[in-house]
Amino acid sequence: METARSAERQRTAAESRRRELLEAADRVVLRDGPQASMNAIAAEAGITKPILYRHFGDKGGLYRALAKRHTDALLIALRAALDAPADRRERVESTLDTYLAAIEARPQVYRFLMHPSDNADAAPSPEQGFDVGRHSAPLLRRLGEELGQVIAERVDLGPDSEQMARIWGHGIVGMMHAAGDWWLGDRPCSRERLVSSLADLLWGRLAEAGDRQGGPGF
Amino acid sequence: METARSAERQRTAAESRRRELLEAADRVVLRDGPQASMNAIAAEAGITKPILYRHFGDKGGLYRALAKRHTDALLIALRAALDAPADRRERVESTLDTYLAAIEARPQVYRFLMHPSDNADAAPSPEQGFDVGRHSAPLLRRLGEELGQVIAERVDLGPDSEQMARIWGHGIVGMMHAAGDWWLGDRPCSRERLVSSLADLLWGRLAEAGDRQGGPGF
DNA sequence: ACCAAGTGTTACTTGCGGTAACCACAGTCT
DNA sequence: AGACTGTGGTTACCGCAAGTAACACTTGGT
Repeated sequence: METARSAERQRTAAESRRRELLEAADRVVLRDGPQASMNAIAAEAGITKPILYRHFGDKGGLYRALAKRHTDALLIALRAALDAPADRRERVESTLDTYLAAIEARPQVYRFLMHPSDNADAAPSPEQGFDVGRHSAPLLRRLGEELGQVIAERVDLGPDSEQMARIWGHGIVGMMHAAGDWWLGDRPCSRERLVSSLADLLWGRLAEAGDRQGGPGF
Repeated sequence: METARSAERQRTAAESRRRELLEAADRVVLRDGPQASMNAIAAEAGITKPILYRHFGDKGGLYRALAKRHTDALLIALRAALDAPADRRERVESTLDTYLAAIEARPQVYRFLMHPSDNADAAPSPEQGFDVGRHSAPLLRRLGEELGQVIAERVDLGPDSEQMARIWGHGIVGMMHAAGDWWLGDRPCSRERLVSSLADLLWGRLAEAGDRQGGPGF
């Protein structure tokens, strides 16, 4: 019996099927936003709901798989910017710009990635319901953790360096995200200007700037 | 005829009823999280769904009303920290600490406020579905706008000061939010330490810090 | 006494996540 | 050949939550 070969063949077939489904889901999410229904996704893929559930378990599973694809892609781009041969300021600006360009190019995808929606905690935990934290989108967490690691590796922050680097990683990512989200809505200025303003902020201009006329400044 | 008086009386009665409903909704959201059902909220208030809908239109309306209460409360606390008579660094730290203390004290509320969930856009806009931005929780936007205004009022940033202040406002709020969210989950350090690390970040320590051994640093 | 308006209810519709049961066809074993 | 098994597919259903329609009860003004 050729069970091993045929099993292998079937497995790769299933994987490519999975890719097709993800691409269909991608199209629908891009069109309908993050609240796209499973029915719509199934229809786009030319099949029906139960197949989706066979492949991804539940909606959270599909969304997690989808998010992972995009998050990975974005992370690769960001790492490239972070690793460029240039001085620190230039690299910070280039990283900010890479992120902002990405969300500018595909706002729907970005919007989907940031949507906490169904956190899909496997723990129903009927005790005291207080599961507290874990609200943020996984993308933010991943980016923050990643950046924290990069900072810890490369910047010397004295004692407790590693912890501070993590804090900064999450903080900087949050800054980038919130500013980008706001900018994407109102478009109050060019991308370059936003990038340089944020870099200025990180470069301590808030501390250096003088007070305005009257009263002690912020 | 006493129509004017009675109308007035009824109106205030309706308002106090509304407050009661909001308090009940508050309890339920605190207990069940942001996905609390309208049925549950109605039950907690001792009434049934249609009344809720009469008062708030739809779920988004109720949630918006609820969010406004908490956002206002938090904003008042933050403004107090922002207006304290102290130097800039102290005030920044105190503002960060106020925010973090608030989310630490009532994580469920905080979680609810940050949940975009149903953005409740009144515009179905079937044309080109691309409504783009507007993903973030209203709380973040409001805080960012507010802080930007405060910065613009009090700090002298040279030409284009106002625009940069807005950018910084949203950026700083995002930093605070993301770092706080992460910290709330993992609790890797004390609140004081988080506050001072974030303030250090804003004070330009990233620019000043030296590279680690080998290679150009981040 | 009667009308109007506001407060409340039950019972329904619609739509979505998720699942059970069933169908059809490949290849395999005897 | 013919029964056996597993895999990709479907229809039809359940449960549940948002939102609504239509109907009842009080209450104050005329």
